Amino acid sequence: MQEFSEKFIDIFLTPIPDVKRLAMDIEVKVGERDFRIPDPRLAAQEIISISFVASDGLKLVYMLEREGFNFNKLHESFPNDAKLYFFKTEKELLVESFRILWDYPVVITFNGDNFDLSYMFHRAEKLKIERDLNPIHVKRGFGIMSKAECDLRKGVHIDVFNFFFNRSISGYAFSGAYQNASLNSISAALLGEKKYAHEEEIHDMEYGVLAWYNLKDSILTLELTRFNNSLVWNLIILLCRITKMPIHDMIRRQISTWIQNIFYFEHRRNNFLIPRRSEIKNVKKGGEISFKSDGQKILASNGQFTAPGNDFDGQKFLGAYVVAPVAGIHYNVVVMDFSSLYPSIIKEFNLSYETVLCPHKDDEKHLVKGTPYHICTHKMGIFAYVVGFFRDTRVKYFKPKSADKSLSQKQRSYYYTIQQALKVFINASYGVFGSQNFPLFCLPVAESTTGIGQYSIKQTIMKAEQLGVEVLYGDTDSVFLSNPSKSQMKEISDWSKKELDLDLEEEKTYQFLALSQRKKNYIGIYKDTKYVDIKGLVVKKKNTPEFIKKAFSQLLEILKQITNDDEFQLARKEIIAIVKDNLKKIGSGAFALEDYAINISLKKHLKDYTKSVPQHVRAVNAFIEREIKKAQDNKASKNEIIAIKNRYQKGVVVQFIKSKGPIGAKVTEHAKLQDINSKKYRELLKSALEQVLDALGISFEEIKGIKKMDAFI
DNA sequence: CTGTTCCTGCTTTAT
DNA sequence: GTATAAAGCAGGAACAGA
Repeated sequence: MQEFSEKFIDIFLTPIPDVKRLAMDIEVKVGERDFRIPDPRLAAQEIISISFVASDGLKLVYMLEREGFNFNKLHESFPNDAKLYFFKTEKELLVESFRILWDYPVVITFNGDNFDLSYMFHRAEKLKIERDLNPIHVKRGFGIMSKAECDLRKGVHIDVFNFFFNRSISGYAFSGAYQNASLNSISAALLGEKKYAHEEEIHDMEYGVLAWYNLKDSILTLELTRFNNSLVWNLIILLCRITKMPIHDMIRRQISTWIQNIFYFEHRRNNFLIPRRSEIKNVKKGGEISFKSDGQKILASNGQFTAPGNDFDGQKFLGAYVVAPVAGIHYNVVVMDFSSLYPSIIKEFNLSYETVLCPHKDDEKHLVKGTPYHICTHKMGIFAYVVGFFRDTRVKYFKPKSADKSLSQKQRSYYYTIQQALKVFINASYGVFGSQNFPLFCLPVAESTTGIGQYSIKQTIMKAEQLGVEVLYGDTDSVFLSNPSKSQMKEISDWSKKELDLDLEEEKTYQFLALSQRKKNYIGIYKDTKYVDIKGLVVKKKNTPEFIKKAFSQLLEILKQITNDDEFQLARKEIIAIVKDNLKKIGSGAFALEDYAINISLKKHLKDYTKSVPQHVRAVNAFIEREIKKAQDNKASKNEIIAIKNRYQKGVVVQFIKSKGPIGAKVTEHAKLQDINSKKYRELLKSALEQVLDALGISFEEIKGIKKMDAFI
């Protein structure tokens, strides 16, 4: 590990050059009544405007002169230092744009792979612009739906959409700050700025308005690589150095490829042979934790069968342990957790494909706690020291540096970037090691990671109970302790370090915690800030109708006031009144249609719903049928019909309401308030609120006025 | 034939 | 194309009872 650290540390400490770069964006004329994104391979319509913004100060819009438009004035927001040029022909506009692209070493776009650069390339072909003048090279993968990648013949093309869309980047580096990877929502979240909000259609815009709209997109795109002392640019360069990949590839590949590359490089650096997937599989069978000896049924180490629906076909393995919650309301609950549990286990227990079930005879008799496997004591494993190095340098060096007040703001933010880059790898490592598709996948490694995790949390629960502390709940790496004293917490923490080799620390304290008997479901209210943690409840899911969320937030306001049982008894009546009131409101006109809307995304292509057709898919099918009929009656073109059919692709969110009638669902766009199925919605509200009322010990019968059972006796 | 229970598919969240 | 655990709704098969 020492040797590796010395070799590796330079990539963090070598300053990152701030390279000159150009952002660009194009606008295309789209036909009347046609709101589809133009197909870049056909490049059928004119490019009417192209904007450029560069780190050297360039701000430029190239605009095509069109019939019926006259230049009046610039938009009031159009910057003083920006220039606007007009071109008589589209060909000239493109050739001059290409001249700029040749000039910059790095070109930034937002979605340039799938649109801007691809469109420009094909449009240039169509206009018979000489290939030698065209700086763009379009690489296309195989298959119809495969994504294009656009290269520059001289220079590097960074399509930042690809970067921000990457789940590891959005999740770990930006902690889910933006909801969807559109230029507008990313800019809003990271820059606090939005795109120019236009009223008219692009092809109707005055030159001045179009120029500003077009320029603003390039300004935002460049700014995304420059804000916060070039955080994103620095992150890109750091990730390239860590993964040993060129910018073009790193930006466009997923985390699994990055991690694969790190480990392939490390093998080659050491002159190790890289094993085949099958070679690892043959030597390290595994599967002992998740399968009984008869190879049929799945039995967890806690002696219980895993939840139905989780099939163990293929090479799945047993995961984390979740403590059965103590239902009811609790006060002063301290949550302790293991900091980055899985990476710590990988490092501390020396887990790696070559060290788990190693061939040394003397290691065989020492099975590691929580696993049926032995682990090498002679050599450190490659997974263990790489993950260990990332974890240790982040926690012990870069994280403290990023908070060091004696350093300049600029230095601190640089260290912060490094620390975030490391976080990406640390958090993703376990997931990648557990993936069948990872070329160095080794089942016993994945099983050991989670197995040691299960052992650790279970031992911790036992230890707490020995000390007389009640454990109310826990999930994977955390324990919820009922009113522990400082000394009890310290004793548990010290014990963990000594016996488990893992850091167990106090995370947060809830003044109020409501648990139902459901796992992964609770409401906790923080001691001082009164901040509310809501986990897993139906009201939190994005497919829950708004009116239920509204009713729930009313309940929440009352819960925030509760710190002890007396206050709770008083709150009880108010809660019951709120629920009653909301039940009455359904179908009475008190809520708007949008309040009833349910959002569910299509996880597959429409035609792939063969085994069963869920409600939202039926709603979509009915919608498409009705729209096509309407279009045909209006003698619509073939393209318009295709547009209707293409509207609901895989990944699109369907908004619908529960309706009366055989289909039971209607896309909101076609629905009216009378279509609402009130009965279904009352059931929905009931089950959503029951999750909370359960924990509060209030039954739904009580609310409906039917008193408890003993009232009848 | 009718109502209930159980299982599967699907989507979404927790960690 | 980073993992498993778990919740909850909808739909339909299996089952029980008339």
